[in-house]
Amino acid sequence: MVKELTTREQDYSQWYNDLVLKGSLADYSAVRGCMVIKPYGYALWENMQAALDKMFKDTGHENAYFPLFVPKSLFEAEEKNAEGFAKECAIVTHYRLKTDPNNKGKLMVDPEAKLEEELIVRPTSEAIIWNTYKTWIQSYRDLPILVNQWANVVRWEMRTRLFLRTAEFLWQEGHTAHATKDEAIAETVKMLDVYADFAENWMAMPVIKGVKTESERFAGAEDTYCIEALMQDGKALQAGTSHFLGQNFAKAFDVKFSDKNNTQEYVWATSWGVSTRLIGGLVMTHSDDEGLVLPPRIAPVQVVIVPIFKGDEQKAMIDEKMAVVVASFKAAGIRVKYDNSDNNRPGWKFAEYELKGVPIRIAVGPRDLENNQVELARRDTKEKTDISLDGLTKTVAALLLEIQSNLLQRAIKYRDDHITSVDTWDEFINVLDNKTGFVLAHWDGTAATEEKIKDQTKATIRCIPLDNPLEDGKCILTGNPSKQRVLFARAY
RNA sequence: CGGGUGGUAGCGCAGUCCGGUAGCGUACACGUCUGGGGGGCGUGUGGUCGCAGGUUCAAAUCCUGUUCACCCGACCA
Repeated sequence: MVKELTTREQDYSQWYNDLVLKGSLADYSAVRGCMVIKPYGYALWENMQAALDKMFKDTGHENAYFPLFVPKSLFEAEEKNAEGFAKECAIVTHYRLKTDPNNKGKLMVDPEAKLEEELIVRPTSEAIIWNTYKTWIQSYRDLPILVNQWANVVRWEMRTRLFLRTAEFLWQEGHTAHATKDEAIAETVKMLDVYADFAENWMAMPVIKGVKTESERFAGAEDTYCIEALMQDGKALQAGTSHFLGQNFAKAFDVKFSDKNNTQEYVWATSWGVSTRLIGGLVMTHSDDEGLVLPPRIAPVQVVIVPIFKGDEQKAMIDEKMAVVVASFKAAGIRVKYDNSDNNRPGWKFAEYELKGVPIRIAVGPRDLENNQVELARRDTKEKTDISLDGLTKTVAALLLEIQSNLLQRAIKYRDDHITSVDTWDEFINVLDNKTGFVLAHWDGTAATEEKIKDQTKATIRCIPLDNPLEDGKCILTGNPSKQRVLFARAY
């Protein structure tokens, strides 16, 4: 079967949906806004998880798990956080069903099984976690607490998109507690660096680190740091956030500790998270009209070997030769798939593995074996070359590294080519509409102006970049004085 | 959540206006010829038309409700 893909030019968002569905990453489900992550997509997520998890552990964090449900009274304790999420919460009100006397074979909610207190399905876990930390922390000796959890959360989004915005999604959320403000801020920045490191060196997705403006800040945070990536259609994607929560949650949940002088102090907090949304970002950073393009470091299959044979005899001969190659690849830590299935012919397999974004394809037939070589094709550039069987493992290992690096360089170039500094409103509009991408422009620092710009252009301030140079200028909208440019874009 | 469009075989679609009990391509099974970019020929299998109700002698088709998806908008860390 020919799997027709919409091209990016035809309809970028349809192209995205096609890739996710036909690339076997995910499927729709019978539940509004919730998707099924298929084995191939989940394998990708597992590779991402494994890399991140190691990075968290290497920076001193431990994993734990907290409940899915948050009692309403706890949820509302930190006012701003509660208010920020209130409109998108799923709520459990009952704990039992019963057979419907008026509707044979159907069930109904048992009105007698109403909960005393509603349970909120977590949209994020600060509340339940800080209510727990209260009991863990007595002394400065109990600090810091450096905990991460891998979990699902639910946010009742009005409009959902596979991976980018689903009602239920998988993520990790780190929640740390510290004795001092400085230490908490350092933690916030450290984890932002971990995210940026992961995005660039594993996903080959370059990001800009920055701080959110007040109106874009996480509900309940003092400061929200973020990494912002740029997609191929010129729209920005918030790829991860790290929040300095100040003492807001400590005060809301009364979490105090005795310092060295036996004085009671409120604890300082951070939280940080990345989600399966990263997979959406990955798709929209590298993939093309032929399908997914996955970076080798996280690709579920790094190399696929397609034997080309006529009849069982040839197949057996190639199988035997390739068994050695596969073993050698595996010994070198290369994730390899040998596809000698006879259901589909080579051309079909080529197309299929391109759709799935496998970084390297090796084709091998009798002709190649006579010459002691194989045909090697790379997904990122579509180049095909004949390579000697001698030293093939080394060649492939090196090529995987090169593809990883090439994808990053390509994405960096695209991103850098799409950061434009503008000084006037007309230029601003022009770039957003035609060139697209990030726009660096002066802003007077007020939420009102930010809001007006958003209303008129749909562009938001993605962040104030961390390494931003100070520079006097005039706000593109109001002309009021500004001390630095901020990063605007239309965003997902 | 408001407006629009769609849901018929695993996938992509026709049939719906003008009710009469479902068809095409592909996939799948078997056979055969094939095999270096999504194979050819032949023979078959598979659905009761998203779900629930209603009208009718008769419903994929008409009516009501509902659900899932997509698009626009509002909303969204």
